[in-house]
Amino acid sequence: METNIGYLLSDSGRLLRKTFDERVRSLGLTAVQARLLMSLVKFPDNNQAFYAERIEVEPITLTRIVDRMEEAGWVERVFDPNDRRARLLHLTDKSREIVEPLRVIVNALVEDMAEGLTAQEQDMLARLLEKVSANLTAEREIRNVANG
Amino acid sequence: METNIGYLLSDSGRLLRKTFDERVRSLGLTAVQARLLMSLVKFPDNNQAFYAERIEVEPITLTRIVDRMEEAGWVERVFDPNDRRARLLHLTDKSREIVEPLRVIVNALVEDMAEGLTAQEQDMLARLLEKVSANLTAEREIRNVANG
DNA sequence: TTGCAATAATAAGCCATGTTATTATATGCG
DNA sequence: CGCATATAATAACATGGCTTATTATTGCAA
Repeated sequence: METNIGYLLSDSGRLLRKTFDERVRSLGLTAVQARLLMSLVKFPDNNQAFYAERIEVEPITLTRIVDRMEEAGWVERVFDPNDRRARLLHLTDKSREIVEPLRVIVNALVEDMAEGLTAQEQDMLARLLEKVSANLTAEREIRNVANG
Repeated sequence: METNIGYLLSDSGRLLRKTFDERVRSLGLTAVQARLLMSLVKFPDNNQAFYAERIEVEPITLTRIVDRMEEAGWVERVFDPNDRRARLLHLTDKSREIVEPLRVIVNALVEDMAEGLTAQEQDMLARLLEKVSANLTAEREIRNVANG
């Protein structure tokens, strides 16, 4: 085993997040904030639990991301008229202005990371990563059932 | 584009770290602590800068990982007789005892994550991840040079 | 040889992430 | 209806990760 495939996956994921972070910083966002913003554009007017699921973080993690974004004026929390427990997230004028530049950055990053890979290789990479994720998710579910 | 390949990579890396973390917790370690310990076994008696490079974190990050591990009795900081700036890291009796169980956990995780993938697919995954990492690293270096 | 740049470690301060626990509200079932 | 369970959000606390800055030491070069 030359390079452990586990370390490779862990490290390349971190490197990607870091690179993304550096690029979106020019807009005043962090990586996960940018991601949440893209999700807000694509699926508007949902509650926090929905977005936590979308960007694959725990609800408490999303709460604190939103805390900072609200403070910086990127999002608004709005009471859900149909569920008094919930808060819906809305874009602001300020954030609507950076949607397009952000899209440009995202597309460029995906292009850069995949440079030199054929379309087939990119599909293959996606397929293999999905398989690995599915394996790990399945394992976690088994363990959760076992432990109650 | 169904699932963005960037998010896929970022998320699967995080999921892997989380799963690893849950498993090594039975030994009293966190994921990155376990990884440092494996590195200590493989390349004994080096200074902190060396291990920071090995596990791909910044020196300050390693400092605090070592702080906690030293406090918990997993490693010792030893003054380097040849360089008064440096501290060498040593295993302890306590940590030597968990090296074997840890190895078992690491091997099992790599096996689980790659379940259902042929040897060729695993090689392919490694190759593609290395390519992506190289692309991102190259981009960062260009940007660093450009910015001074 | 002296003086300056590079290196090793760390501190301060920020953001992200998680587990566990708490509060408020919904919902479903008997 | 009334209660048990589930869900939405968050607080408290811990770890990991980074940037920037500081201190001590080393090593090279004029």
